[in-house]
Amino acid sequence: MSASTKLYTAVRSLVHLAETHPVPQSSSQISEITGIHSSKIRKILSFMVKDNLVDSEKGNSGGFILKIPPSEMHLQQIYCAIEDRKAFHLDVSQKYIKSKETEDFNKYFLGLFTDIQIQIETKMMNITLADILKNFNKSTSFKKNKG
Amino acid sequence: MSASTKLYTAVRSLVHLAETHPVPQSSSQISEITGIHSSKIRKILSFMVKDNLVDSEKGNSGGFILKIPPSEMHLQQIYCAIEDRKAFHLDVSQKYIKSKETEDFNKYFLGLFTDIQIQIETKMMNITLADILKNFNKSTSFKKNKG
DNA sequence: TTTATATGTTACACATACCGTAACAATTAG
DNA sequence: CTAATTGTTACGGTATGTGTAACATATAAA
Repeated sequence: MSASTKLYTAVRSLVHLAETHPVPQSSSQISEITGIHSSKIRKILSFMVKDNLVDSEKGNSGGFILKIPPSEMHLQQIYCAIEDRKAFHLDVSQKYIKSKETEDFNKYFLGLFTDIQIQIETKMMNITLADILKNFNKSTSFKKNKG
Repeated sequence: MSASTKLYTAVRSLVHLAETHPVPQSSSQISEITGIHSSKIRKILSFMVKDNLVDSEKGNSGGFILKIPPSEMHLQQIYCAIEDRKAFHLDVSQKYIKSKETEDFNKYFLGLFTDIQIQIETKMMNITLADILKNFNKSTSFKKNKG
């Protein structure tokens, strides 16, 4: 599905931001490192900016900067910032409802999918950007108290 | 995602088959009850036939019949029968690999997505068609020893 | 003020997938 | 031979994803 591609772009970019913190990284620079098209990077990171996970600055020496430390940035936050629709989402529109039985079934099925979705996001909540960095033996220069 | 609609059609049809077992149910009959188009039902159930979850018989009094008892039919089996692509699938093609770092990152990300996918399917493995029937206080006349 | 650079958004072309439906060949029972 | 059913193919319409380009807006620096 597409959430995976977006999540890939987001996390890959964030890894680079963590490594180079606090020097602002332009979409071109991130593109250079990751091989992902700069326009796509801007598109994805703009969602992160809106959700206050990343700061952005326009102009000559601008770019993107992490706004919260990697140890506090969970995969689930990233996922929710870029995805409006959930992975396990069911649009049971009204047109199919012909009987009480079908209505009950729809209700149960929606609940089931919600359960699965919650489980996915719970797992994501237990993974931080710092965990991912650690996996590569990469470090971040992010400090909680800016300076 | 799309799996939800297919899965919905599949499970809704199987519920009906369980309720009416062992009388073969035609796609028209299932459509009558569920409100889902008969052609769609045939399309989805044909996958189940291929995976030996359901039997089908052509001809005058033919239709679809459950092949294994509801207590042994897991949601995961149904899901796998109708879905080739996984919910959390990432096609990290080779074109993006510009550095060893990216290659390592891709490998890690694939592993991560596999973990999530496994967790989804594990949850589905713990839900049987019998569980779903029970939720509606519906019973099935399926008997292990055919007769 | 001017210039260079960057974000953020929009748009476009192409491909893929899905949805609802129809049509039909193959098969089977009576 | 006839009626009914599965299983497959096709088709038009819609939605979504992908890769890329273009441009308005904003900002820093000269």
